Amino acid sequence: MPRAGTQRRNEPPDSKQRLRLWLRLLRATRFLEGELRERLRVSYGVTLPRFDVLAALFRFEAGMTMTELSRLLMVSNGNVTGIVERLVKDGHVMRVPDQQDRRATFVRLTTKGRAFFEEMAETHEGWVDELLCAVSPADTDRLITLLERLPRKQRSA
Amino acid sequence: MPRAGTQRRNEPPDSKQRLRLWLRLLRATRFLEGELRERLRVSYGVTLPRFDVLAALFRFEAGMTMTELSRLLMVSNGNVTGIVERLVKDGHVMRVPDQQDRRATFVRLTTKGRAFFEEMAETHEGWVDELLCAVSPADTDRLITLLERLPRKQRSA
DNA sequence: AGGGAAAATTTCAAGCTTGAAATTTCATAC
DNA sequence: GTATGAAATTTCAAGCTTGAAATTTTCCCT
Repeated sequence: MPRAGTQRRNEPPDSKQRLRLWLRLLRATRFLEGELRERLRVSYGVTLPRFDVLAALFRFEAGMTMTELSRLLMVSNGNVTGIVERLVKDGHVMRVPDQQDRRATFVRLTTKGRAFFEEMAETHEGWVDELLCAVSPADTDRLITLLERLPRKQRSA
Repeated sequence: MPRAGTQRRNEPPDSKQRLRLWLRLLRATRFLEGELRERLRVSYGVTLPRFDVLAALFRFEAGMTMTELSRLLMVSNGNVTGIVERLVKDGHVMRVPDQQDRRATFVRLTTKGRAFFEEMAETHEGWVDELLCAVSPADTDRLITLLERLPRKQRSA
């Protein structure tokens, strides 16, 4: 990278470039999120937050506590309460009190909820594949590696 | 979850890997968004959506119409109405009717709004720089390039 | 054992977000 | 000119989201 003179000209300071990266990241995520939300709504009448909770519970068959859910999805605890409440009303999930710790509640998929998610899962994966088809498999791996370098949620202060 | 037998094992199909990429993207964005929201709230008492609108208007000095704002920020038109309304009440932006097209309204920063944004801008850039410091300048460029390959919002059907 | 800090959850107000419907204005075809 | 559709905006209900406060239970220190 040749750079003449005493002043930088063509290469913005790192912070400017990182700001650009953040804006790109935000735009890309917003676009994909909007697209997936719309398709889930039209095809299955489900919202994205509910789909996210169903997906998490599908992955953790034994069930998860409210706090685990909220940490995994990176949303507030009060938020999870509301979403789970609606999913319970829909008959897609159920609450199971933790016998060991009476403060905690497990949330699990019902049979109906499991079937519902399975019905959507493959289609959803296809949508993501389609939306990201411009990214080659090699670039996909590269992106994943680079994104893993970003900071994570601190577990505790 | 050991599974032996007739199934592929080491190379996930591309769609599975793209799904992983999407989840990484989502987690990274959620984390950064949450972090920036929190810091903006604590340090300046401003919400992220309002900051985003102020930033957009700072960049487009001549002002933007509601539709342009909503397209740039990738949020619904009704959404922008509410945020701008609150910003007007705060005295940070003003509406200017378009003389050529009486359907449209321009939104512009007020002097107060411009000063307010300028007060935050540098600090905000520093936060992003700090949060993304694990990504080297070279990787930043690579990520930007890769992210540019993702699909964009279609302008019209 | 008793007491205080910490953890899991819910509740709630305020704000954000969407999608759809309604309103006003513009553009264009006839 | 005028009707017809398209575009810019607002309105609104429903749902999402946060942050803070309140509640219940557990953990741990002495």
